[in-house]
Amino acid sequence: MGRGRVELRRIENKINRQVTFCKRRSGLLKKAHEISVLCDAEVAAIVFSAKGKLYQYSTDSRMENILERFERHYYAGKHLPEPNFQYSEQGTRSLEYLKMKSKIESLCKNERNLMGEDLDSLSTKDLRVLEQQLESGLTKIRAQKTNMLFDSIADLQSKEKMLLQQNHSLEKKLKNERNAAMAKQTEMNQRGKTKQDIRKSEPLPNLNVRYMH
Amino acid sequence: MGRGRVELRRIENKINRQVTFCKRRSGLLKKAHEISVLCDAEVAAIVFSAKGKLYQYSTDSRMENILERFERHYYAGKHLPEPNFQYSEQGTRSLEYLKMKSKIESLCKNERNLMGEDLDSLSTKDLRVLEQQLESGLTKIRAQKTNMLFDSIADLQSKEKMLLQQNHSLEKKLKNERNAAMAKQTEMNQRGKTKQDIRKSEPLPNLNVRYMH
DNA sequence: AACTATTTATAAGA
DNA sequence: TTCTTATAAATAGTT
Repeated sequence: MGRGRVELRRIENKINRQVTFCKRRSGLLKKAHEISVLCDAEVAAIVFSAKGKLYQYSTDSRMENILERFERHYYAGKHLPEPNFQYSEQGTRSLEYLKMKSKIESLCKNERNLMGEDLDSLSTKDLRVLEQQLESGLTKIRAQKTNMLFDSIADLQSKEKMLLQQNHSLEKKLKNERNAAMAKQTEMNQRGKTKQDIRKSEPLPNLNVRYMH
Repeated sequence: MGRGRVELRRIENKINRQVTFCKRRSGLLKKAHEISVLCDAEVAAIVFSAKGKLYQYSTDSRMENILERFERHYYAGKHLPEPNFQYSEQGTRSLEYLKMKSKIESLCKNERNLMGEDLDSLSTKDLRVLEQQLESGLTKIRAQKTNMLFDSIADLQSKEKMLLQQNHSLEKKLKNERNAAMAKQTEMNQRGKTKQDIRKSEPLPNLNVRYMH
């Protein structure tokens, strides 16, 4: 749909791929919505970009319900239950559940603490430890940020270099062609034509190069 | 797309609705496949017809993986699953399980990130956010530490004051008793006893207060 | 992000 | 459902 056929294979050009992804993603989610409304269907669409970003559509924004309904159909009779839930015993399962729940709780508490919330339950020693963790984390994160910035600078510099080289070679070509033209003109003059035929050569165009943003 | 505009509302004619559903469903799944291949994306599409029939597409037919990945993103930081294990239904239970598992995973990842680990998957924007979180956490934690130190200082100071008062009153009592004893001695001396019975009083104990560590 | 030439999707009809 | 066809939509390449 557009200027030229598109083969059904990965788009190699990164920029094109990104742009096409953006367009088609919105198209897909739109169509999902349309069939949902027009045909009274329940639809869920989930898209992860190559970079891992999540986009989704779900009828009436009830993604959870739809996925649950899906699981009901999908797992109906066929697949093994989740490997960790193969215990037939109810008690084991609820133990498993309790473990996970407490793990989640402790992780949440730790996360809150790292964000500086919920600190009243902590001793000064806990606080010292927390402070050190945060400081070291901050250091590492800043280092990573700096690295990434340096990388992109190096990237831009190499691009700059490449473009400059290109410009030089283009300038050279241009010069050569002008010289050739000039020589021809001179030759014609020497063959005895009047001087009226000699036209002034156009001024050189401006060759300044601007970097792309 | 076709002969005449289509309003985005339920198609009332049952036959038309059914036909349109069939066509658009295949169109939707086709597009899902296309974006998946062209743009290197991971896609899942789930469609329930009005009658409850299930149709689906998923990149590389790995629906379970995609849903799991989705849950990781979707429940990250948001809803804790309700402790609902009373459903006898398999799909529901495994969904609960997936929810908890993905929640744990996302919490762990976040924790690692906050500690400055596992940063390669993050964009510069993510890093900025993380840095700000850490800075604000650090600020709060330091404030809390300072508060606690001030509190314990105030505590110790009030203890010091109390002890000093106690000491004063004890000194006073001691003085009084000595005076009383002295008076008695004097009286006894006056009644003709020897001076040998008067003993030297012990020196006062050191009343300096040291802070606790 | 906006434009537009084309390709696709699809509504209606058979 | 399936085929055909006229037409609306989507979108690839470009600016």
